[in-house]
Amino acid sequence: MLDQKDYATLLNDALRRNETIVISCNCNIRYSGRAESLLKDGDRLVIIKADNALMVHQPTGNNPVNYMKPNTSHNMVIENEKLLLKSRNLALKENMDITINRIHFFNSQKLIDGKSIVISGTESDMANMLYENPEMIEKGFKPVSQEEQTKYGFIDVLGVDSSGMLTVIECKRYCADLGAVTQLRRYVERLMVSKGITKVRGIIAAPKITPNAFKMLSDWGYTFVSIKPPKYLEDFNKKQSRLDNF
Amino acid sequence: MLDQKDYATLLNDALRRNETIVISCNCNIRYSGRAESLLKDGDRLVIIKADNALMVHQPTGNNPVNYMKPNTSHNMVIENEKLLLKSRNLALKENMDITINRIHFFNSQKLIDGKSIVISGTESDMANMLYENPEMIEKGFKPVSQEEQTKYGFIDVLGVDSSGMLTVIECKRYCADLGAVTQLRRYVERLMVSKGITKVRGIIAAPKITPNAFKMLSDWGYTFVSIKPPKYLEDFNKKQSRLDNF
DNA sequence: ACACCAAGCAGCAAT
DNA sequence: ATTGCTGTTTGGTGT
Repeated sequence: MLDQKDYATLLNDALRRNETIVISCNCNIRYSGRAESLLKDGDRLVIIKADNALMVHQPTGNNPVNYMKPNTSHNMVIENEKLLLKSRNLALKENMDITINRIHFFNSQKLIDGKSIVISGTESDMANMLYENPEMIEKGFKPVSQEEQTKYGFIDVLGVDSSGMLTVIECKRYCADLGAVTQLRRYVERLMVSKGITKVRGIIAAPKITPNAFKMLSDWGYTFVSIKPPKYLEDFNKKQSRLDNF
Repeated sequence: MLDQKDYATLLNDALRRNETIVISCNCNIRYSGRAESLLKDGDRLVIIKADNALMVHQPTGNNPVNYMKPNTSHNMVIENEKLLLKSRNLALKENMDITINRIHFFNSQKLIDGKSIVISGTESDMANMLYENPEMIEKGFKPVSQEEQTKYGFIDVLGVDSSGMLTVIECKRYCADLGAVTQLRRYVERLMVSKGITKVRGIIAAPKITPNAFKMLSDWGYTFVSIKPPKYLEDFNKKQSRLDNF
């Protein structure tokens, strides 16, 4: 059975070696920085990674209840006969104190992982699809640029319609909301000013749009085109149909 | 030394008991759902919580590289002589397969935590502060409602200035950006329509504002007031001064 | 470094 | 369930 001093030594050594540390414990937590927070006694998982990022997880929920960003310094001390993990990030002016009542288990070890995740089906993939297949927007639409992130905002697809009118397309992977419409409006207005023209078309390309957003869109003379993002659920549906056959 | 079948049994039993499970392993991951993702072999921490949420953490970074939401079903099987954790969420049409090459360590146990975190220093706290101390906006400003979430959008603070003009205040905890200005503009326009009046003032209350956002704000005749969110860094500064004294 | 924006955003409240 | 919006948002890209 390890005592408090053993745990303090274990943890501080593991930190020095940049190991990945997992502590299951009963603790309370105080955070101060961009906001202030307090969390009373309970069982949690405390994880410290090789880059000195720290996360505290309660037994339910996807997100950490408390965390510190990478490059935080951590130090385990004994204070008032309890283990106290002091985490300090001077650069971000954040600090956290975890007072540990009891350790359920402790593990630390070097993890090696050089791989990066590859994701597809993002909004950018959707813009690519429309650029490659402009007829999905409407007949005669010709894209002139894609992911124009510099001059007039971050326009997903910019093009010219069959009548030669400049057209801005804003893509959304999901249901377009009010924010999407105001975003589109901003791009259209900027383009009108910078090009010195009085009419620019605006199109929202998304699988669907909320009623309020559609009303605002129509009020401003913009249009909506229903487009599904590429690869969306494709793999799942393939798998499902295979399961169904079985 | 446990073999694959032992681990499969261990995990499936732990899942049945709704324990919190931590697996350190070398694995690769395939996800399909709202997007598609692929992550090749590497060392990671896999966590499954009592509510059947799952997270996969690489050895660096705050965020999980892959995850499944609560209420996902998990099942460990042996396939092609390897451990395979199949996670399925039929309701969300998401699935994940984690192929495990080697388990470094495994732990599971019941965690008990009934406490909720208490946070202060949020945007809502900022709105409260302005409601209680309207002179922080300007002399003669009188708030009439706070967090008006129903009638005209989600206005942080609504009030009347010294000349009796209706005024919308949009709070931001940090630097206000273009999105904050378009948000404010939406509220002002909605109010003008719904109240049938031609002039409504708009104010952004934030510690600072980006140049572009300030230009757009001015162009639209709105104003900026520099306000810091309450309690921001207060506790840290207190601590720091104590440390400095020491 | 700052500005701007997407995210498998998440989580929350109100409709 | 959908809509709208905050977040200790995070993370990426371009200027």
